[in-house]
Amino acid sequence: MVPTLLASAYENSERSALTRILVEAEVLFAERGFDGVSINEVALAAGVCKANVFHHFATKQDLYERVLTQACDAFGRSLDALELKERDLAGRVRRLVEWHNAFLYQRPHGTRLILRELTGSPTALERSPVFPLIQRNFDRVVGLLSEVSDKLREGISPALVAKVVLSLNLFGFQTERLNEKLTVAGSLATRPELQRQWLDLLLHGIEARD
Amino acid sequence: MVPTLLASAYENSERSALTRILVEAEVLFAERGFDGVSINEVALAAGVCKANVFHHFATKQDLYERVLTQACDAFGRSLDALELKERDLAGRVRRLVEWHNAFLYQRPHGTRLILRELTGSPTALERSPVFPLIQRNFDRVVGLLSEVSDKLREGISPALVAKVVLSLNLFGFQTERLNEKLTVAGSLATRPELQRQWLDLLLHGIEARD
DNA sequence: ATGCCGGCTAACCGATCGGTCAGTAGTTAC
DNA sequence: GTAACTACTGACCGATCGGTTAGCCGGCAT
Repeated sequence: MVPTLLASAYENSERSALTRILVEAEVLFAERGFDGVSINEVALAAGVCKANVFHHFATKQDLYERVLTQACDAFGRSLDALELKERDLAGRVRRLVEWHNAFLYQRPHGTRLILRELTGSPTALERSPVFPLIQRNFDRVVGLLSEVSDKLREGISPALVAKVVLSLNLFGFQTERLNEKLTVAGSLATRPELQRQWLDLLLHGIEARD
Repeated sequence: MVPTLLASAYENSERSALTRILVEAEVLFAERGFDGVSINEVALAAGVCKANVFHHFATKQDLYERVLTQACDAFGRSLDALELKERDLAGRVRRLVEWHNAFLYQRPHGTRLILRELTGSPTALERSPVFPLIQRNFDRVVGLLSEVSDKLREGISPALVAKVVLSLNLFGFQTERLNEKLTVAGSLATRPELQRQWLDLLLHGIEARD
């Protein structure tokens, strides 16, 4: 059995230096952003020297973009693996919400990385190399909802539903710690309970009246 | 008439150095984050020398926290000025959404600054000096909705409604540029139209059936 | 055995970082 | 007049930044 405190170091030694650099860079960039992390820190965390990082990546920007692209690709691959057999609106939306939520918490660093990219100035986002990747991923989610768009209430578009689903999940993820401390009239419950509530709200809001 | 290109410099010369530093620091920190901005840049933008910034603020962190606190206070003051006379649920929610949305676009830099603070690691957020301020502001919004909570559908709490309203507005603000380029089936319309759609969705979702 | 090539490192580079300090100009108080 | 104080600046500090360079080492083809 590997001691807990050394688990990360142990895992690191089992991977190639390149992989270790990418993994540690993702964690660090996610926590402190591009400018908040030095190449030296990444190298130290990955157990290599600084020059080795520059052996694998031309510049710091290069490393950053690789990590960023990886995170977007992971979203796409997870979306590939998602099979939406449900043909009814409620079931499909529920599955989508659960899948997305699970994905966020399975890859918290990649998620935060992309959230960071969204948070800069609008022009900075447009210059970002992952701008088209993010758009494409969003388009794919919209596509999944378009297949059942005939079940939607009039005036509610699939793109709107996709946006609301992704927004609420992402914002919930982003403000996780904020929720835990809220005390207003004992109103905000645990995370699953909160999610159940807004999913209920959403379904009531989008389904055509019966 | 002041030439457009010099307007900012002109306005700057009309204010005290301290004010100019705070204003320019907010813009720069919002665009590039704490680590992405040097004190020298702030000083240059404010038209003073670097040492002068340190004359008014003990450290860079000090300046950053002042700017951050200012942004939170602005939210609180704007909330003070908001009079919610509406006693019906729909009208009140609509007013709240419109107020919040207007506030975000009136103070884009302060908004992005706080979004940045939310985007770091959860533990970083908890250590942030504005953590309690953000919570307090959220609590106040919840309070505004609690007054009409008897009109809510069962299982829907005022805190949930507050969270959905703030989430969708903030996320809409955050991904503004993303929307403009979306082309899926001509689905995502202009920003006001999109907001009308989700407000409609929200009201259908939360109101007790008649 | 030899030459070569990719992974890797220690040492180094100029630039810039946050922050300090000594001193100047202007204003007020006595 | 001068002491005291505030706003402000240019020059400077050690540390760290992103990036480079020369060279070491083990494997592999010839």
